Amino acid sequence: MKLGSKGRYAVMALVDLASNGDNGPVSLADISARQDISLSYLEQLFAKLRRSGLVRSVRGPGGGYLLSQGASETRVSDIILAVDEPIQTTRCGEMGGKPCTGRLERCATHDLWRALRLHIVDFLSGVSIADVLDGRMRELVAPDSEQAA
Amino acid sequence: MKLGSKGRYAVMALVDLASNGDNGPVSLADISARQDISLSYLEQLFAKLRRSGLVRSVRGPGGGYLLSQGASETRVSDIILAVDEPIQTTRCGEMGGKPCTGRLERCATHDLWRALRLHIVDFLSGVSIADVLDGRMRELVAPDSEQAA
DNA sequence: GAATACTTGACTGCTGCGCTCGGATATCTA
DNA sequence: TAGATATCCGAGCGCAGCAGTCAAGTATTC
Repeated sequence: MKLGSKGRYAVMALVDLASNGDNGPVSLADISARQDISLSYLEQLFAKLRRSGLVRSVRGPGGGYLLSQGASETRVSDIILAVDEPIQTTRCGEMGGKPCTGRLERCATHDLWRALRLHIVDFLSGVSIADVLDGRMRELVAPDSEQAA
Repeated sequence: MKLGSKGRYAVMALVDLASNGDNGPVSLADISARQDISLSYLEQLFAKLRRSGLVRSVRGPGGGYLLSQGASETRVSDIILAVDEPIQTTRCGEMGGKPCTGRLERCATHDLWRALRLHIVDFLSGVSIADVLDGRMRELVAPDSEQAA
């Protein structure tokens, strides 16, 4: 998990794609103009999204991208996992060799991060592009809740 | 929210502090040795933790740091918010001037991130240093769940 | 007054992010 | 067949933050 703005852009782009792709493919140039994201940057993102099977591409004039599945079947978690590369946050157990440096407490905190990551992925798995598009997230957010953080 | 390794180190350090601070202050040198974290780096982290009121300091020989409150009252969310500076993830509404660039969908995704952040903070608010120390996170994690992500 | 340990500030190498540029390939239209 | 449109692909750049270091300073205890 990374939760950088890379994932945010990708979600914005796919929401745009879902809302404008009813008849035929949508070009990245259109998305770039509407969402104010650099075209070249979008190309990078969609390359990853395509390799992950989230979108299909149509080349040539009148071409562009299409959602592989419906907006209701496209989960936000898949988008973020496709774009923001994993980057193992714990380096516990495998990787690096030393299996958690002896200290028990250390592994205890690792469980915390594992639990947190599960929690986040679980939440994002329950949200589809359609949910975002139809404004169904608004309900989950209190009228004018916290500013910072 | 940032969820970088800075916050992980801070939590590890405070868990160490809680488990070794029953009688008197704990020096950063001790924590550094036990947790294998650079002393100078710990100094930076504890400066922030102290300013946030999470720990108290005792100077001079035999000095060190103490938890301001009990291990059960010290929440993980407070630690992370103290160490990983906010960095507004949406830049919607305030900040930057333009109040969300017109597009409705854009604000719709902002609601998503707001909801996610609330979700994360809510989860971390429910976890105390004592919970981590007593291994209560283990229960929340499936035996051998996901690897990547 | 010496040792201990917190306190502060500046500095460094590195990595990833956001973004650009240049070009190659496929496809549709005239 | 030519050219326009669009996806593809790889290299590269400036910047900011992270992880960590170094070098001082100050307070406190013995």
